[in-house]
Amino acid sequence: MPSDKFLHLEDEKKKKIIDAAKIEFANHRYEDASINQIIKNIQMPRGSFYLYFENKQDLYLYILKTYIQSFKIKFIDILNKNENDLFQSLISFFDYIVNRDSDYDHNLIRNIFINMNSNQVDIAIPKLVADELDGSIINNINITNYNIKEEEKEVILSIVFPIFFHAVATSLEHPLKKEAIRVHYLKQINIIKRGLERKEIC
Amino acid sequence: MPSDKFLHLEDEKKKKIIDAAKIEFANHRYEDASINQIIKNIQMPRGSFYLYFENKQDLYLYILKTYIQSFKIKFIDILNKNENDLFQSLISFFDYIVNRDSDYDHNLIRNIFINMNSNQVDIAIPKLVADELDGSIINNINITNYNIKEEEKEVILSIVFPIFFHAVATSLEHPLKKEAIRVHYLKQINIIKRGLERKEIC
DNA sequence: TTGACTTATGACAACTTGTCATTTATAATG
DNA sequence: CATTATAAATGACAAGTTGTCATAAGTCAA
Repeated sequence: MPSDKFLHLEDEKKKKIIDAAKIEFANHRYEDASINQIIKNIQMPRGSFYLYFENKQDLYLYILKTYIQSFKIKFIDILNKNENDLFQSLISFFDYIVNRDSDYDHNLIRNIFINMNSNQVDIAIPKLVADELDGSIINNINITNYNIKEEEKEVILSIVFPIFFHAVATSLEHPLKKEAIRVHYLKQINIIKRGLERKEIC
Repeated sequence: MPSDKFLHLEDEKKKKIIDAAKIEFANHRYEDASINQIIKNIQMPRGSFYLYFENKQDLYLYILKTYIQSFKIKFIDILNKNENDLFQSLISFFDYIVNRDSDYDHNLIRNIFINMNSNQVDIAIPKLVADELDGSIINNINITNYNIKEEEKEVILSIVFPIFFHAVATSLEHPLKKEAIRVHYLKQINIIKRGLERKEIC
């Protein structure tokens, strides 16, 4: 977490720092992003950075948090538009993320997904993602069409979310293979879905 | 790939280099492993290292390759001992890896699994793992008890292997949570298994 | 022995990150 | 207002990192 000194900074100054950081993280994957570069770009003294943040991870997770929150909201929105069906929503969500137009933060979002399975980051991510994602998402999943117990929802999410993240990351990283990746992703989701569908047994 | 200059080195010298590298990779996760440290430990000139290897990844993947190969052999062995049932074998394999006694290369193997989802490495791993693992493993999987088409085997593996790797990595990283991680892993495997089992439908 | 070619070397440039003594600004108090 | 105490800001520094390349040392055939 950023220090209170950072949080109490005037908004303009905070924005300047975060914007510079976003640019760096948009142009470099996590491992290659450089604090040096960020502070150089906005002529911020080295000491000040370490007054506000513990290190690169501290800064990155602070930025990541806001994106995770907005992804969560969007995913719940998609769930609700798809009768709260997890599997259909995972496909819609994939298409939504992968086909976003090149917004100003397109590259940042691409790298956020690519960074998802980075050792440096994933120490802290599970906690962050778990807190931000699962709670309200679990409650928005309708399992009446499936052979799933309520307490198994969490396990299902732990299976499908990594698949989702991986598919999005590779798709954003290799846009030319977009279609093939989507086809494979659909196969993965459908195999899990098919297996869990209620079947009439006599 | 290491250069021919390395491969043509006398065995003793090769071993010295690789042993030093193994020690470094055993004591540090990939990102923190230092070429500097390796060459310092065996008093190898900096220039020589770059004569033999392109960089850290080149060295790491060379070492990784041999371990992947032996894991593959072990897994096929386990498959054969479990009537070629994928799901039962995944559980046995998990237990085998996680409960290995502290061999001389215990720490290296732990880090290999932890490194599995490291961005720096995973660029090259999919190819390596795909080549080394899938081919002969797919042929050793018996799906007659499951509602799975032959061509779906690959998709199933792309679902279960990441789950397996993740479970092993966290288990080796947090031995104290070993039991809880195993329980969760079993739930994941069983949900997928259960979903794919043949059911008599009238 | 000489020249041609290969391999080996380590000093160097160009980067990292995190710290900490010192300076500067702000607030409080007599 | 002047003085003191407290908090924040600064940038030079130490201690690392990686990859290169001019030069040195072998090797081997002519």
